[in-house]
Amino acid sequence: MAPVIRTARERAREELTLEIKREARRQLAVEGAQRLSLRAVARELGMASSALYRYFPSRDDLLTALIIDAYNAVGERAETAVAECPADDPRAQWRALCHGVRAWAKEHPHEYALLFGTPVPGYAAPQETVAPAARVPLALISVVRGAAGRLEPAAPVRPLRGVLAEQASAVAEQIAPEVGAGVLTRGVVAWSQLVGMLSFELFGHFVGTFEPADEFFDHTVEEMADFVGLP
Amino acid sequence: MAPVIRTARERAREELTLEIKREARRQLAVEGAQRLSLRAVARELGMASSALYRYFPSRDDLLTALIIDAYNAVGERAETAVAECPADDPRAQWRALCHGVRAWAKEHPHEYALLFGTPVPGYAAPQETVAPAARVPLALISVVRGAAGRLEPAAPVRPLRGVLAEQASAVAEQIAPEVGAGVLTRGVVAWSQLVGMLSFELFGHFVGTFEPADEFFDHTVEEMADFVGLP
DNA sequence: GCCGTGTCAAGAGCAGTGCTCTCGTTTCTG
DNA sequence: CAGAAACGAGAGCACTGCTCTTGACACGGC
Repeated sequence: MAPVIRTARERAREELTLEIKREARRQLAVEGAQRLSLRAVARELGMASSALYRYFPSRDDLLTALIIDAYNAVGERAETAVAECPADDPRAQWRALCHGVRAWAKEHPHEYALLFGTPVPGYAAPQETVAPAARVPLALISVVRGAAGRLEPAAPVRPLRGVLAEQASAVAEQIAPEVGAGVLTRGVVAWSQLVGMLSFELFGHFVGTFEPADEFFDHTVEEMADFVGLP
Repeated sequence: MAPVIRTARERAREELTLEIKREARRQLAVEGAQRLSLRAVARELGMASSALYRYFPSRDDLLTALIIDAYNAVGERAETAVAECPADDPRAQWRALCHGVRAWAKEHPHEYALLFGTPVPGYAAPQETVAPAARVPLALISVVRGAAGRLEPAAPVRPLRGVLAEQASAVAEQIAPEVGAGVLTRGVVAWSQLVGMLSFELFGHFVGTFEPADEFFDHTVEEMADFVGLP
Protein backbone atom coordinates (compact mmCIF):
# COMPACT_ATOMS: atom_id res chain seq x y z
CA MET A 1 0.00 0.00 0.00
CA ALA A 2 1.71 3.18 1.18
CA PRO A 3 5.44 3.23 0.56
CA VAL A 4 7.50 2.52 3.65
CA ILE A 5 9.96 5.30 2.97
CA ARG A 6 8.72 8.71 1.99
CA THR A 7 10.53 11.97 1.74
CA ALA A 8 12.13 13.39 4.84
CA ARG A 9 9.46 16.06 4.87
CA GLU A 10 6.63 13.57 4.98
CA ARG A 11 8.32 11.56 7.68
CA ALA A 12 8.82 14.67 9.74
CA ARG A 13 5.21 15.55 9.21
CA GLU A 14 3.98 12.19 10.40
CA GLU A 15 6.25 12.32 13.40
CA LEU A 16 5.13 15.79 14.38
CA THR A 17 1.49 14.82 13.98
CA LEU A 18 2.04 12.00 16.44
CA GLU A 19 3.93 14.29 18.75
CA ILE A 20 1.08 16.79 18.76
CA LYS A 21 -1.47 14.11 19.51
CA ARG A 22 0.73 12.75 22.25
CA GLU A 23 1.02 16.11 23.96
CA ALA A 24 -2.67 16.86 23.44
CA ARG A 25 -3.57 13.52 24.99
CA ARG A 26 -1.34 14.33 27.92
CA GLN A 27 -3.09 17.63 28.50
CA LEU A 28 -6.45 15.99 27.97
CA ALA A 29 -5.66 13.45 30.67
CA VAL A 30 -4.69 16.17 33.12
CA GLU A 31 -7.13 18.99 32.42
CA GLY A 32 -9.98 17.51 30.43
CA ALA A 33 -11.20 18.28 26.96
CA GLN A 34 -12.70 21.56 28.09
CA ARG A 35 -9.36 23.07 28.93
CA LEU A 36 -7.38 21.51 26.12
CA SER A 37 -5.65 24.43 24.45
CA LEU A 38 -3.94 24.44 21.08
CA ARG A 39 -1.66 27.23 22.22
CA ALA A 40 -0.60 25.30 25.28
CA VAL A 41 0.17 22.25 23.14
CA ALA A 42 2.24 24.36 20.78
CA ARG A 43 3.98 26.05 23.70
CA GLU A 44 4.91 22.72 25.23
CA LEU A 45 6.25 21.52 21.90
CA GLY A 46 8.27 24.71 21.46
CA MET A 47 6.56 25.77 18.29
CA ALA A 48 4.35 28.65 17.25
CA SER A 49 0.66 28.09 17.73
CA SER A 50 -0.01 28.98 14.12
CA ALA A 51 2.25 26.19 12.92
CA LEU A 52 -0.04 23.70 14.55
CA TYR A 53 -2.79 24.53 12.09
CA ARG A 54 -0.73 22.94 9.33
CA TYR A 55 -1.39 19.61 11.02
CA PHE A 56 -4.90 20.05 12.39
CA PRO A 57 -7.12 22.60 10.64
CA SER A 58 -9.04 23.32 13.84
CA ARG A 59 -9.29 22.43 17.48
CA ASP A 60 -12.24 20.20 16.75
CA ASP A 61 -10.21 18.23 14.26
CA LEU A 62 -7.56 17.58 16.86
CA LEU A 63 -10.27 16.48 19.27
CA THR A 64 -11.77 14.23 16.61
CA ALA A 65 -8.39 12.56 16.16
CA LEU A 66 -8.17 12.02 19.90
CA ILE A 67 -11.71 10.63 19.94
CA ILE A 68 -10.87 8.09 17.24
CA ASP A 69 -7.73 7.04 19.08
CA ALA A 70 -9.72 6.67 22.30
CA TYR A 71 -12.42 4.58 20.63
CA ASN A 72 -9.75 2.33 19.22
CA ALA A 73 -8.02 2.07 22.58
CA VAL A 74 -11.09 1.01 24.50
CA GLY A 75 -12.20 -1.15 21.59
CA GLU A 76 -8.93 -3.03 21.50
CA ARG A 77 -9.05 -3.43 25.25
CA ALA A 78 -12.48 -5.02 24.98
CA GLU A 79 -11.46 -7.29 22.13
CA THR A 80 -8.33 -8.61 23.81
CA ALA A 81 -10.25 -9.11 27.05
CA VAL A 82 -12.66 -11.37 25.20
CA ALA A 83 -9.92 -13.12 23.26
CA GLU A 84 -8.07 -14.06 26.44
CA CYS A 85 -11.02 -16.08 27.70
CA PRO A 86 -11.94 -19.67 26.82
CA ALA A 87 -13.90 -19.66 23.59
CA ASP A 88 -16.69 -21.73 25.11
CA ASP A 89 -17.23 -19.58 28.19
CA PRO A 90 -19.36 -16.61 27.16
CA ARG A 91 -19.96 -15.55 30.72
CA ALA A 92 -16.24 -15.26 31.42
CA GLN A 93 -15.86 -13.28 28.19
CA TRP A 94 -18.67 -10.96 29.23
CA ARG A 95 -17.11 -10.40 32.63
CA ALA A 96 -13.70 -9.73 31.12
CA LEU A 97 -15.13 -7.32 28.59
CA CYS A 98 -17.03 -5.29 31.17
CA HIS A 99 -14.14 -5.14 33.57
CA GLY A 100 -11.75 -4.26 30.77
CA VAL A 101 -13.88 -1.36 29.67
CA ARG A 102 -14.25 -0.15 33.25
CA ALA A 103 -10.52 -0.39 33.87
CA TRP A 104 -9.81 1.62 30.75
CA ALA A 105 -12.41 4.20 31.75
CA LYS A 106 -10.94 4.62 35.21
CA GLU A 107 -7.46 4.95 33.78
CA HIS A 108 -8.58 7.55 31.23
CA PRO A 109 -11.61 9.29 32.73
CA HIS A 110 -11.35 12.36 30.54
CA GLU A 111 -11.09 10.29 27.40
CA TYR A 112 -14.09 8.29 28.54
CA ALA A 113 -15.96 11.55 29.03
CA LEU A 114 -14.93 12.56 25.54
CA LEU A 115 -16.53 9.43 24.11
CA PHE A 116 -19.61 8.96 26.25
CA GLY A 117 -20.15 12.33 27.89
CA THR A 118 -21.44 15.53 26.40
CA PRO A 119 -20.48 15.81 22.74
CA VAL A 120 -18.02 18.67 22.49
CA PRO A 121 -18.34 20.45 19.17
CA GLY A 122 -21.46 21.42 17.27
CA TYR A 123 -22.71 17.85 17.29
CA ALA A 124 -20.15 16.95 14.63
CA ALA A 125 -19.74 13.19 14.75
CA PRO A 126 -17.66 12.64 11.61
CA GLN A 127 -18.14 9.47 9.62
CA GLU A 128 -14.67 8.18 10.38
CA THR A 129 -15.56 7.78 14.05
CA VAL A 130 -18.38 5.29 13.62
CA ALA A 131 -16.22 2.27 12.83
CA PRO A 132 -13.94 2.70 15.87
CA ALA A 133 -16.97 3.54 17.98
CA ALA A 134 -18.61 0.26 17.06
CA ARG A 135 -15.77 -1.94 18.27
CA VAL A 136 -16.89 -2.33 21.88
CA PRO A 137 -20.57 -2.97 21.14
CA LEU A 138 -19.54 -5.37 18.38
CA ALA A 139 -17.30 -7.24 20.78
CA LEU A 140 -20.17 -7.38 23.20
CA ILE A 141 -22.53 -8.77 20.60
CA SER A 142 -19.90 -11.26 19.50
CA VAL A 143 -19.93 -12.68 23.02
CA VAL A 144 -23.68 -13.12 22.85
CA ARG A 145 -23.26 -14.62 19.42
CA GLY A 146 -20.79 -17.14 20.78
CA ALA A 147 -23.46 -18.29 23.19
CA ALA A 148 -26.12 -18.70 20.50
CA GLY A 149 -28.16 -21.82 21.07
CA ARG A 150 -27.25 -21.97 24.74
CA LEU A 151 -28.87 -18.69 25.72
CA GLU A 152 -31.28 -19.03 28.63
CA PRO A 153 -32.63 -15.65 29.69
CA ALA A 154 -33.75 -15.94 33.31
CA ALA A 155 -36.87 -13.93 32.47
CA PRO A 156 -38.88 -14.41 29.28
CA VAL A 157 -38.00 -11.90 26.61
CA ARG A 158 -40.87 -9.60 25.71
CA PRO A 159 -41.78 -9.79 22.03
CA LEU A 160 -40.64 -6.88 19.87
CA ARG A 161 -43.22 -4.96 17.93
CA GLY A 162 -43.47 -2.58 15.01
CA VAL A 163 -40.49 -0.38 14.22
CA LEU A 164 -38.40 -1.89 16.98
CA ALA A 165 -38.80 -5.36 15.52
CA GLU A 166 -37.57 -4.08 12.18
CA GLN A 167 -34.65 -2.19 13.68
CA ALA A 168 -33.52 -5.11 15.81
CA SER A 169 -33.92 -7.60 12.97
CA ALA A 170 -31.91 -5.39 10.63
CA VAL A 171 -29.09 -5.11 13.15
CA ALA A 172 -29.22 -8.81 14.00
CA GLU A 173 -29.17 -9.81 10.35
CA GLN A 174 -26.07 -7.74 9.74
CA ILE A 175 -24.15 -8.64 12.86
CA ALA A 176 -25.39 -11.72 14.61
CA PRO A 177 -27.91 -13.70 12.55
CA GLU A 178 -27.64 -16.62 14.97
CA VAL A 179 -29.22 -14.78 17.87
CA GLY A 180 -32.78 -13.61 17.97
CA ALA A 181 -33.72 -9.97 17.76
CA GLY A 182 -35.08 -10.06 21.31
CA VAL A 183 -31.87 -11.24 22.88
CA LEU A 184 -29.84 -8.87 20.75
CA THR A 185 -31.98 -6.03 22.01
CA ARG A 186 -31.23 -7.16 25.54
CA GLY A 187 -27.57 -6.95 24.67
CA VAL A 188 -28.04 -3.34 23.63
CA VAL A 189 -29.88 -2.67 26.86
CA ALA A 190 -26.99 -4.17 28.78
CA TRP A 191 -24.52 -2.06 26.81
CA SER A 192 -26.36 1.14 27.59
CA GLN A 193 -26.63 0.05 31.22
CA LEU A 194 -22.89 -0.47 31.35
CA VAL A 195 -22.21 2.99 30.02
CA GLY A 196 -24.80 4.56 32.31
CA MET A 197 -23.26 2.86 35.31
CA LEU A 198 -19.76 3.94 34.36
CA SER A 199 -20.92 7.50 33.79
CA PHE A 200 -22.53 7.51 37.22
CA GLU A 201 -19.34 6.27 38.78
CA LEU A 202 -16.93 8.53 36.92
CA PHE A 203 -19.09 11.63 36.98
CA GLY A 204 -19.69 11.40 40.70
CA HIS A 205 -23.34 10.36 40.88
CA PHE A 206 -22.61 7.54 43.29
CA VAL A 207 -20.96 9.58 46.01
CA GLY A 208 -22.54 8.81 49.34
CA THR A 209 -24.33 5.69 48.17
CA PHE A 210 -22.55 3.06 46.08
CA GLU A 211 -19.09 4.55 46.21
CA PRO A 212 -16.69 2.74 45.88
CA ALA A 213 -18.59 0.97 43.15
CA ASP A 214 -16.37 -2.08 42.62
CA GLU A 215 -18.72 -4.62 44.15
CA PHE A 216 -21.79 -2.93 42.74
CA PHE A 217 -20.16 -3.20 39.35
CA ASP A 218 -19.30 -6.88 39.78
CA HIS A 219 -22.80 -7.67 40.92
CA THR A 220 -24.45 -5.77 38.11
CA VAL A 221 -22.30 -7.40 35.46
CA GLU A 222 -23.50 -10.75 36.74
CA GLU A 223 -27.12 -9.62 36.82
CA MET A 224 -26.93 -8.31 33.29
CA ALA A 225 -25.35 -11.56 32.12
CA ASP A 226 -28.39 -13.32 33.60
CA PHE A 227 -30.59 -10.77 31.90
CA VAL A 228 -29.11 -11.55 28.51
CA GLY A 229 -29.13 -15.25 29.29
CA LEU A 230 -25.44 -16.10 29.05
CA PRO A 231 -24.62 -19.62 30.21
CA MET B 1 -39.30 33.42 57.61
CA ALA B 2 -37.97 35.98 55.14
CA PRO B 3 -39.96 39.19 55.02
CA VAL B 4 -42.24 39.49 52.05
CA ILE B 5 -41.26 43.06 51.28
CA ARG B 6 -37.64 44.05 51.44
CA THR B 7 -35.89 47.13 50.27
CA ALA B 8 -36.20 48.17 46.67
CA ARG B 9 -32.61 47.23 46.19
CA GLU B 10 -33.12 43.66 47.32
CA ARG B 11 -36.17 43.30 45.13
CA ALA B 12 -34.24 44.60 42.16
CA ARG B 13 -31.43 42.22 42.99
CA GLU B 14 -33.70 39.23 43.10
CA GLU B 15 -35.37 40.24 39.88
CA LEU B 16 -32.08 40.77 38.08
CA THR B 17 -30.76 37.47 39.35
CA LEU B 18 -33.76 35.75 37.82
CA GLU B 19 -33.34 37.74 34.63
CA ILE B 20 -29.72 36.67 34.35
CA LYS B 21 -30.59 33.04 34.89
CA ARG B 22 -33.38 33.31 32.36
CA GLU B 23 -31.11 34.70 29.68
CA ALA B 24 -28.36 32.23 30.57
CA ARG B 25 -30.80 29.36 30.29
CA ARG B 26 -31.90 30.68 26.92
CA GLN B 27 -28.34 30.72 25.65
CA LEU B 28 -27.71 27.33 27.21
CA ALA B 29 -30.66 25.87 25.33
CA VAL B 30 -29.42 27.26 22.04
CA GLU B 31 -25.66 26.91 22.22
CA GLY B 32 -24.93 24.48 25.01
CA ALA B 33 -23.02 24.94 28.22
CA GLN B 34 -19.73 25.00 26.39
CA ARG B 35 -20.52 28.21 24.60
CA LEU B 36 -22.42 29.91 27.38
CA SER B 37 -20.73 33.26 27.78
CA LEU B 38 -21.08 35.70 30.66
CA ARG B 39 -20.29 38.59 28.37
CA ALA B 40 -22.98 37.57 25.92
CA VAL B 41 -25.52 37.32 28.73
CA ALA B 42 -24.56 40.78 29.96
CA ARG B 43 -24.65 42.15 26.44
CA GLU B 44 -28.13 40.79 25.86
CA LEU B 45 -29.28 42.30 29.13
CA GLY B 46 -27.73 45.65 28.24
CA MET B 47 -25.37 45.75 31.17
CA ALA B 48 -21.63 45.73 31.63
CA SER B 49 -20.10 42.28 31.97
CA SER B 50 -18.40 43.30 35.18
CA ALA B 51 -21.74 44.11 36.79
CA LEU B 52 -22.76 40.51 36.38
CA TYR B 53 -20.14 39.46 38.88
CA ARG B 54 -22.13 41.21 41.61
CA TYR B 55 -24.73 38.47 41.14
CA PHE B 56 -22.65 35.41 40.31
CA PRO B 57 -19.06 35.40 41.51
CA SER B 58 -17.95 33.23 38.61
CA ARG B 59 -19.15 31.46 35.52
CA ASP B 60 -19.15 28.17 37.38
CA ASP B 61 -21.48 29.61 40.00
CA LEU B 62 -23.93 30.63 37.33
CA LEU B 63 -23.69 27.17 35.85
CA THR B 64 -24.23 25.64 39.27
CA ALA B 65 -27.41 27.69 39.66
CA LEU B 66 -28.61 26.43 36.28
CA ILE B 67 -27.75 22.87 37.28
CA ILE B 68 -29.81 23.12 40.44
CA ASP B 69 -32.75 24.55 38.52
CA ALA B 70 -32.46 21.76 35.96
CA TYR B 71 -32.35 19.05 38.63
CA ASN B 72 -35.45 20.54 40.20
CA ALA B 73 -37.20 20.77 36.86
CA VAL B 74 -36.64 17.14 35.91
CA GLY B 75 -37.27 16.06 39.50
CA GLU B 76 -40.61 17.79 39.61
CA ARG B 77 -41.50 16.33 36.24
CA ALA B 78 -40.79 12.85 37.56
CA GLU B 79 -42.74 13.43 40.76
CA THR B 80 -45.85 14.77 39.08
CA ALA B 81 -45.72 11.96 36.53
CA VAL B 82 -45.85 9.46 39.36
CA ALA B 83 -48.50 11.39 41.25
CA GLU B 84 -50.82 11.42 38.27
CA CYS B 85 -51.01 7.63 38.21
CA PRO B 86 -53.22 5.38 40.32
CA ALA B 87 -51.56 4.82 43.67
CA ASP B 88 -51.91 1.04 43.37
CA ASP B 89 -50.39 0.72 39.92
CA PRO B 90 -46.63 0.81 40.33
CA ARG B 91 -46.02 -0.24 36.76
CA ALA B 92 -48.00 2.68 35.38
CA GLN B 93 -46.09 4.98 37.72
CA TRP B 94 -42.83 3.55 36.51
CA ARG B 95 -43.80 4.02 32.89
CA ALA B 96 -44.95 7.59 33.51
CA LEU B 97 -41.76 8.44 35.35
CA CYS B 98 -39.49 7.09 32.64
CA HIS B 99 -41.40 8.77 29.85
CA GLY B 100 -41.59 12.02 31.79
CA VAL B 101 -37.83 12.09 32.28
CA ARG B 102 -37.27 11.28 28.62
CA ALA B 103 -39.68 13.97 27.48
CA TRP B 104 -37.92 16.54 29.65
CA ALA B 105 -34.54 15.41 28.35
CA LYS B 106 -35.62 15.73 24.73
CA GLU B 107 -37.07 19.16 25.38
CA HIS B 108 -33.91 20.34 27.12
CA PRO B 109 -31.04 18.31 25.71
CA HIS B 110 -28.33 20.74 26.76
CA GLU B 111 -29.62 20.89 30.29
CA TYR B 112 -29.74 17.10 30.33
CA ALA B 113 -26.14 17.08 29.19
CA LEU B 114 -25.32 19.51 31.96
CA LEU B 115 -26.69 17.09 34.55
CA PHE B 116 -25.69 13.69 33.21
CA GLY B 117 -22.95 14.43 30.71
CA THR B 118 -19.38 15.45 31.32
CA PRO B 119 -19.07 17.52 34.49
CA VAL B 120 -18.08 21.00 33.42
CA PRO B 121 -15.86 22.65 36.01
CA GLY B 122 -13.02 21.17 38.03
CA TYR B 123 -15.24 18.40 39.31
CA ALA B 124 -16.96 20.87 41.65
CA ALA B 125 -20.25 19.27 42.68
CA PRO B 126 -21.35 21.66 45.44
CA GLN B 127 -23.30 20.32 48.37
CA GLU B 128 -26.46 22.22 47.47
CA THR B 129 -26.86 20.17 44.31
CA VAL B 130 -27.21 16.77 45.97
CA ALA B 131 -30.75 17.26 47.28
CA PRO B 132 -32.20 18.37 43.92
CA ALA B 133 -30.16 15.70 42.19
CA ALA B 134 -31.72 13.01 44.36
CA ARG B 135 -35.31 13.82 43.45
CA VAL B 136 -35.60 11.60 40.37
CA PRO B 137 -33.92 8.54 41.89
CA LEU B 138 -35.97 9.04 45.04
CA ALA B 139 -39.16 9.16 43.02
CA LEU B 140 -38.04 6.02 41.26
CA ILE B 141 -37.40 4.23 44.53
CA SER B 142 -40.71 5.43 45.89
CA VAL B 143 -42.42 3.61 43.04
CA VAL B 144 -40.63 0.41 43.98
CA ARG B 145 -41.51 1.07 47.59
CA GLY B 146 -45.17 1.39 46.69
CA ALA B 147 -45.00 -2.10 45.24
CA ALA B 148 -43.39 -3.61 48.34
CA GLY B 149 -44.84 -7.00 49.11
CA ARG B 150 -46.09 -7.48 45.58
CA LEU B 151 -42.66 -7.46 43.91
CA GLU B 152 -42.08 -10.49 41.70
CA PRO B 153 -38.77 -10.22 39.87
CA ALA B 154 -38.98 -12.40 36.80
CA ALA B 155 -35.46 -13.65 37.43
CA PRO B 156 -34.15 -14.54 40.89
CA VAL B 157 -32.18 -11.71 42.48
CA ARG B 158 -28.57 -12.59 43.09
CA PRO B 159 -27.57 -12.27 46.73
CA LEU B 160 -25.49 -9.22 47.65
CA ARG B 161 -22.17 -9.73 49.30
CA GLY B 162 -19.60 -7.81 51.32
CA VAL B 163 -19.39 -4.08 50.90
CA LEU B 164 -22.26 -4.00 48.42
CA ALA B 165 -24.60 -5.61 50.94
CA GLU B 166 -23.69 -2.93 53.47
CA GLN B 167 -24.08 -0.09 50.98
CA ALA B 168 -27.42 -1.32 49.71
CA SER B 169 -28.72 -1.98 53.20
CA ALA B 170 -27.69 1.47 54.35
CA VAL B 171 -29.49 3.09 51.45
CA ALA B 172 -32.54 0.89 51.82
CA GLU B 173 -32.77 1.56 55.53
CA GLN B 174 -32.74 5.29 54.93
CA ILE B 175 -35.09 5.40 51.98
CA ALA B 176 -37.16 2.32 51.51
CA PRO B 177 -36.98 -0.06 54.48
CA GLU B 178 -39.90 -2.06 53.10
CA VAL B 179 -38.01 -3.32 50.07
CA GLY B 180 -35.07 -5.65 50.23
CA ALA B 181 -31.56 -4.52 49.43
CA GLY B 182 -31.45 -6.78 46.38
CA VAL B 183 -34.50 -5.27 44.73
CA LEU B 184 -33.37 -1.77 45.64
CA THR B 185 -30.09 -2.48 43.95
CA ARG B 186 -32.01 -3.55 40.86
CA GLY B 187 -33.76 -0.21 41.00
CA VAL B 188 -30.41 1.56 40.93
CA VAL B 189 -29.38 -0.62 38.00
CA ALA B 190 -32.55 0.38 36.19
CA TRP B 191 -31.92 4.05 36.96
CA SER B 192 -28.42 3.90 35.55
CA GLN B 193 -29.75 2.02 32.53
CA LEU B 194 -32.31 4.73 31.94
CA VAL B 195 -29.66 7.43 31.98
CA GLY B 196 -27.33 5.40 29.79
CA MET B 197 -30.08 4.85 27.26
CA LEU B 198 -31.03 8.53 27.23
CA SER B 199 -27.40 9.54 26.84
CA PHE B 200 -27.06 7.18 23.89
CA GLU B 201 -30.13 8.66 22.28
CA LEU B 202 -29.35 12.31 22.92
CA PHE B 203 -25.62 12.09 22.26
CA GLY B 204 -26.11 10.32 18.96
CA HIS B 205 -24.91 6.80 19.72
CA PHE B 206 -28.01 5.22 18.24
CA VAL B 207 -27.76 6.73 14.77
CA GLY B 208 -28.07 4.03 12.16
CA THR B 209 -29.35 1.37 14.54
CA PHE B 210 -32.14 2.14 17.01
CA GLU B 211 -32.93 5.65 15.83
CA PRO B 212 -35.69 6.77 16.30
CA ALA B 213 -35.58 5.22 19.74
CA ASP B 214 -39.20 5.64 20.81
CA GLU B 215 -40.18 2.01 20.58
CA PHE B 216 -36.85 0.80 21.88
CA PHE B 217 -37.40 3.06 24.87
CA ASP B 218 -40.94 1.78 25.48
CA HIS B 219 -39.79 -1.80 25.23
CA THR B 220 -36.83 -1.31 27.54
CA VAL B 221 -38.95 0.44 30.16
CA GLU B 222 -41.18 -2.65 30.28
CA GLU B 223 -38.22 -5.00 30.42
CA MET B 224 -36.67 -3.08 33.26
CA ALA B 225 -39.99 -3.06 35.11
CA ASP B 226 -39.95 -6.85 34.79
CA PHE B 227 -36.35 -6.83 35.96
CA VAL B 228 -37.25 -4.95 39.12
CA GLY B 229 -40.37 -7.07 39.55
CA LEU B 230 -43.08 -4.44 39.42
CA PRO B 231 -46.59 -5.90 39.28
C1' DG C 1 24.25 21.51 -9.94
C1' DC C 2 20.52 24.75 -10.15
C1' DC C 3 16.15 26.87 -9.74
C1' DG C 4 11.24 27.44 -9.58
C1' DT C 5 7.50 25.45 -6.74
C1' DG C 6 5.32 24.30 -2.88
C1' DT C 7 5.63 23.41 2.04
C1' DC C 8 6.84 25.08 6.30
C1' DA C 9 7.41 27.84 10.96
C1' DA C 10 6.87 32.16 12.83
C1' DG C 11 5.03 36.65 13.97
C1' DA C 12 1.50 40.00 14.20
C1' DG C 13 -3.10 40.70 14.72
C1' DC C 14 -8.38 40.07 15.28
C1' DA C 15 -12.28 39.10 17.97
C1' DG C 16 -13.63 36.96 21.72
C1' DT C 17 -13.39 35.04 26.67
C1' DG C 18 -13.33 35.03 32.29
C1' DC C 19 -12.11 37.87 35.70
C1' DT C 20 -10.16 42.01 38.63
C1' DC C 21 -9.74 46.63 40.03
C1' DT C 22 -10.99 51.25 40.40
C1' DC C 23 -14.10 55.02 40.36
C1' DG C 24 -18.05 57.68 40.78
C1' DT C 25 -23.06 57.10 41.84
C1' DT C 26 -27.06 55.41 44.13
C1' DT C 27 -29.37 53.42 47.91
C1' DC C 28 -30.00 51.90 52.49
C1' DT C 29 -29.36 52.49 57.55
C1' DG C 30 -28.05 54.10 62.15
C1' DC D 1 -28.50 63.69 57.60
C1' DA D 2 -24.07 61.42 57.36
C1' DG D 3 -21.59 57.28 56.95
C1' DA D 4 -21.66 52.72 55.02
C1' DA D 5 -22.74 49.44 51.91
C1' DA D 6 -24.07 48.06 47.37
C1' DC D 7 -24.00 49.04 42.69
C1' DG D 8 -22.97 49.83 37.39
C1' DA D 9 -19.58 51.11 34.20
C1' DG D 10 -15.15 51.21 32.24
C1' DA D 11 -10.41 49.98 31.59
C1' DG D 12 -7.33 46.42 31.66
C1' DC D 13 -4.94 41.65 32.15
C1' DA D 14 -4.03 37.21 30.48
C1' DC D 15 -5.77 33.98 27.82
C1' DT D 16 -8.23 31.58 23.84
C1' DG D 17 -9.08 29.90 18.58
C1' DC D 18 -8.03 31.33 14.29
C1' DT D 19 -6.27 34.10 10.01
C1' DC D 20 -3.00 36.41 7.16
C1' DT D 21 1.45 37.58 5.66
C1' DT D 22 6.35 37.01 5.35
C1' DG D 23 10.50 34.88 4.71
C1' DA D 24 13.17 30.53 4.78
C1' DC D 25 13.78 25.85 3.62
C1' DA D 26 13.44 21.39 1.15
C1' DC D 27 11.97 19.05 -2.82
C1' DG D 28 11.83 17.26 -7.77
C1' DG D 29 12.52 18.25 -12.74
C1' DC D 30 15.82 20.18 -15.85
